[in-house]
Amino acid sequence: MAWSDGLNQGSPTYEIASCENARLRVVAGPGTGKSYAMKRRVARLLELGVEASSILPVTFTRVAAEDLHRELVGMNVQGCDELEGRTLHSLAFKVLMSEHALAATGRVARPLNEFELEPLLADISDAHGGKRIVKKRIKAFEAAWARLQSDEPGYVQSAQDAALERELISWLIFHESMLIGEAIPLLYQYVRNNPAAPICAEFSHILVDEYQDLNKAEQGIIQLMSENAEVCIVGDDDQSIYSFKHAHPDGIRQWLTANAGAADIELAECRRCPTRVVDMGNALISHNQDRPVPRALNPRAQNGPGEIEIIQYNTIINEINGVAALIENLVANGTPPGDILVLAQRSVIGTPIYESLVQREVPTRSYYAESELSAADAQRRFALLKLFVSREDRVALRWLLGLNSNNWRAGAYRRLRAHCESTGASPWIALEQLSSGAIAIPYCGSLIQQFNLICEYLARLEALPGLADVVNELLPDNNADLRDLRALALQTLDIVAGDREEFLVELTSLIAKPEVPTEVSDVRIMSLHKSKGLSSPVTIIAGCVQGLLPRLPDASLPLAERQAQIEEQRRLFYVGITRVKSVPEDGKPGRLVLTSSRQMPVADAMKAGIQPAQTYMGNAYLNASQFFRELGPSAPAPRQG
DNA sequence: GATCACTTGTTCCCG
DNA sequence: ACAAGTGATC
Repeated sequence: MAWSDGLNQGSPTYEIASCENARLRVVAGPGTGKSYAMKRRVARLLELGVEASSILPVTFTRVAAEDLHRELVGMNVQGCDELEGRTLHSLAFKVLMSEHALAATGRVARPLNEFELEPLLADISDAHGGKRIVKKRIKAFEAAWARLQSDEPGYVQSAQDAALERELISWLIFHESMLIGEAIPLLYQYVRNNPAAPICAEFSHILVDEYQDLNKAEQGIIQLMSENAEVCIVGDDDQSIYSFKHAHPDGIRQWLTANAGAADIELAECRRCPTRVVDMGNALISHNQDRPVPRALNPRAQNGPGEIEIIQYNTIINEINGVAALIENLVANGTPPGDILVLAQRSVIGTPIYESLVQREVPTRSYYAESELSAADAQRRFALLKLFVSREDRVALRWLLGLNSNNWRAGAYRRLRAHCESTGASPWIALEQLSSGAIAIPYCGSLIQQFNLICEYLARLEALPGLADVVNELLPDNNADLRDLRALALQTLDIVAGDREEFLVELTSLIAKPEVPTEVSDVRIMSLHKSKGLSSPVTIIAGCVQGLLPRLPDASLPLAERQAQIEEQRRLFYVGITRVKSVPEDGKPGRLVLTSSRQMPVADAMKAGIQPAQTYMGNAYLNASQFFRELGPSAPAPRQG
């Protein structure tokens, strides 16, 4: 199939695919076919004979990368097999390893699992303003300290930033590890300071999807790699929802001024949504003030108006049951479960809906806790496996030493670490000496006790004859929390039978790259952030209450800041409602259901971060989201559920 | 008397 | 889930 098959010359899609300007920006609203246009552009390049290895498609998620690959294979474009879509993270890791950029900094590429961050935070947060502040600061560190679109990446902004960076890196060096998010600042520094590095000339064509979600450091990496490359960026400032990683809608807006002479093409026809949803989306997003070029989506008449409902329940319990019953009913009447998408901004709302659906025997998948490593027990056993493979895995040891303590035994561990740093002994060796009484450090009793437990367990594993027995002991068959991890471990055993280290490497990479199912057959429940890039014939957004969607900014913040936060919440809701897909020829008009409730237990409200307007007898009283009113006249009147 | 583990009040999430 | 407050322990 040729890249231009079925495209009308002069149509925006054709223009995007064929544009020969070395700088091209595509602004594409939700459902306007940007992935389709990108795919055609890549196909054209491959047909022209551009080497697949010199094309870099950057996507926001691994799923999107695999989608692109699959679609190109489906088009049967020559060379598509070698074409690899990449997330910036995976690119960063690959470059840091292959170009020895990491080795030059004396760092070790042992990434920290999410759960392994806990002891790190416990170890450094006391001296740096508490856990919450430190977490925020680490986010800024991962953005190379460029918090604003106007910031230059690579420079700390305050003495506190500098102090945190010193202590963080010192911890990471001592533990011979790195943060996953650290790949971005490290790659930024590398390409910034080594303009002659191979990576800066490796690609002749760079395509970036979801550009509005790149922070300044990520934008900088693209720019530094594209001196001699043709660049095409695609995105939508109205869908910028990642301010918590310091991305800003101004990034994609200013790209045009920073790249003089660039071509600019807009995709405005919403091919996905029912026309009323398009009208509602346009009305909603027009309430945002920070929009230098107000745009609107064009509805596609043949999609039909769609079916839209807004329902308010008395209590959160009724809302959860109401949504579950609605879904059960739809499925009973022939809607495939995979056609239903439930969005809820907090798991306190999403998880009960999930549980209710499971009880009703509707096939459902929750995306709140998707990892094999979400359960505490799975984390413990995985850490033990790491330590079984290497006693010198300092992160795994640190994690296990802190177990069953609410501050991860930070004080005692600090003494141990100080001892290690002054003598050069590794933590494992020092602990062996402490345990045998060869040396003594005050206040380390409970740490040593914990160490002895770890040793006992490892000795038991060592007594087992083979790796398969170790897997059986560590990840027994009868435990639901361990099921997914066990499945991956068994899968790994088939590939690597003997060597421990190879086994762990293989297992770790399987965990990092979960298989993405091509066919969705379950009802999906997730947050609005996760729904980006998805679409579904039935979309339900639950928990549309003031305080949750939008979440209300802290009153102590400056007005401009509060305004910006509300506008991002509005963009989030805009992303949510535009997930609805109309396929009239298949009898799927596209259905959007927005629900809210009047009351929920105060404890749940607090857990979800809602500051209720009023509370009485343990109940929080809630109002429907302000966004309902902003949906304009195309939205139906809310009804009681 | 410094530092520990554990209990008691408040509660900024989202990939 | 976190930060601050409490008797208990080194």
